[in-house]
Amino acid sequence: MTLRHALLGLLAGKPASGFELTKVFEESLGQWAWHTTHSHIYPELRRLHEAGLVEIVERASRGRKTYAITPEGRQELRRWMMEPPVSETVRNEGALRMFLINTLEPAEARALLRQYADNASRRLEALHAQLANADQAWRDNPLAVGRLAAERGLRTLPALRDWALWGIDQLDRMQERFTQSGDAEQD
Amino acid sequence: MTLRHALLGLLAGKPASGFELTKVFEESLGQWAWHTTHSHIYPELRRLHEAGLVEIVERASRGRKTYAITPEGRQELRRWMMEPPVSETVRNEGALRMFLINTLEPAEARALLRQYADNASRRLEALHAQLANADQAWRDNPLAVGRLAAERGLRTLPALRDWALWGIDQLDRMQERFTQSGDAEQD
DNA sequence: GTTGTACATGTCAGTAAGTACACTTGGTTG
DNA sequence: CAACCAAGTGTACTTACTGACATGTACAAC
Repeated sequence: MTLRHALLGLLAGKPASGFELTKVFEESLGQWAWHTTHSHIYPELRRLHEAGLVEIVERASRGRKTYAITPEGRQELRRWMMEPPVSETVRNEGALRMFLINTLEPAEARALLRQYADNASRRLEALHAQLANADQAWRDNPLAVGRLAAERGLRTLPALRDWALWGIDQLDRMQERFTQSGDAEQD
Repeated sequence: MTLRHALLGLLAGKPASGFELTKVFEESLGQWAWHTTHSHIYPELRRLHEAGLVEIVERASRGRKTYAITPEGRQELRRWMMEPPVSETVRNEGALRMFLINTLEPAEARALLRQYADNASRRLEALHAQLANADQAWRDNPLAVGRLAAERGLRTLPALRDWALWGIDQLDRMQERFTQSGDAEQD
């Protein structure tokens, strides 16, 4: 049910074809918020059309269909957006691995954390680059498409990176203590 | 394939029954990392058993079976933990709504952000309480079960909360500018 | 004129997940 | 000793998602 609202949300911005929507998912939405592929998008658009939440406003060459949101669709989107209980079903593979990190040797755990830190850094850099390329008007409008989502990344990615670095540091300290006590015992 | 590794990871800590594993998911893992229910856990345990990744070490009353991880299971868990590409399929309903917040009126957007801020605050408080109840040894051991995951929450939740508050502030500023320019035009 | 490439839309089979239903057993309380 | 509840394990049905397969079109280059 979420994908259908993602599509409604994008179409609420402006009409688009399945192909264009696929691009949006590949280039921005899918990386930060909701991953999907064209093989979901097309059937879902058909269902949305059958349900009267979107309409076909243009048929172009190569079978291209441009969809637009209908008033009913807009209403349904708004209902979903304001729905109080933000789904609580977490499903975060990274967090899961962190939960289970005690099953690894310290050296392996360290390598894994290193991966996370690097990953967060890379994503943060990419986001900075994206922001640098965007124009001023977009940056200054908190309601612009994706602006708040971008800010979310700007704030959570450093936290994630620092957390991974903290973990590495903790492991190093443990290692040091272990080594020192080992030396002491040999004295 | 992730649930099965979550189960292996928990069993790597110590043997447990399906019922006990269900409790762990309900009380900690499911809230922070991977949500699931008993109706997935039992069939998956059976499959893990068939695959030789876990074994039944005790059969008690009420049909209770205690499972333990086998060496093959441990190997498979380790392989998965170190697997380089941390799944990139994001699926975050909250982030999605933020992406689509431009489809709402400013007042509605503000209410939604308020929800997010409150939610993050509540989760952060719960986490602090949990940490306060935990013993010193656990807090000081970065490799303890769930310790790194807890730290992750301690660091990302404030970022999320502050981000939502930032959004609210931005909306308020926009509102102010709008009101002022409205007044000016009436002069 | 054919060859390659980006555009554009779809289906299908298999697996994972969500939700509801269903059953037995052990211990406690009245 | 009956009634009830929590413990404990499971099935069944439906929807969502993944990845591979399939098909055709416009356009440009050679």
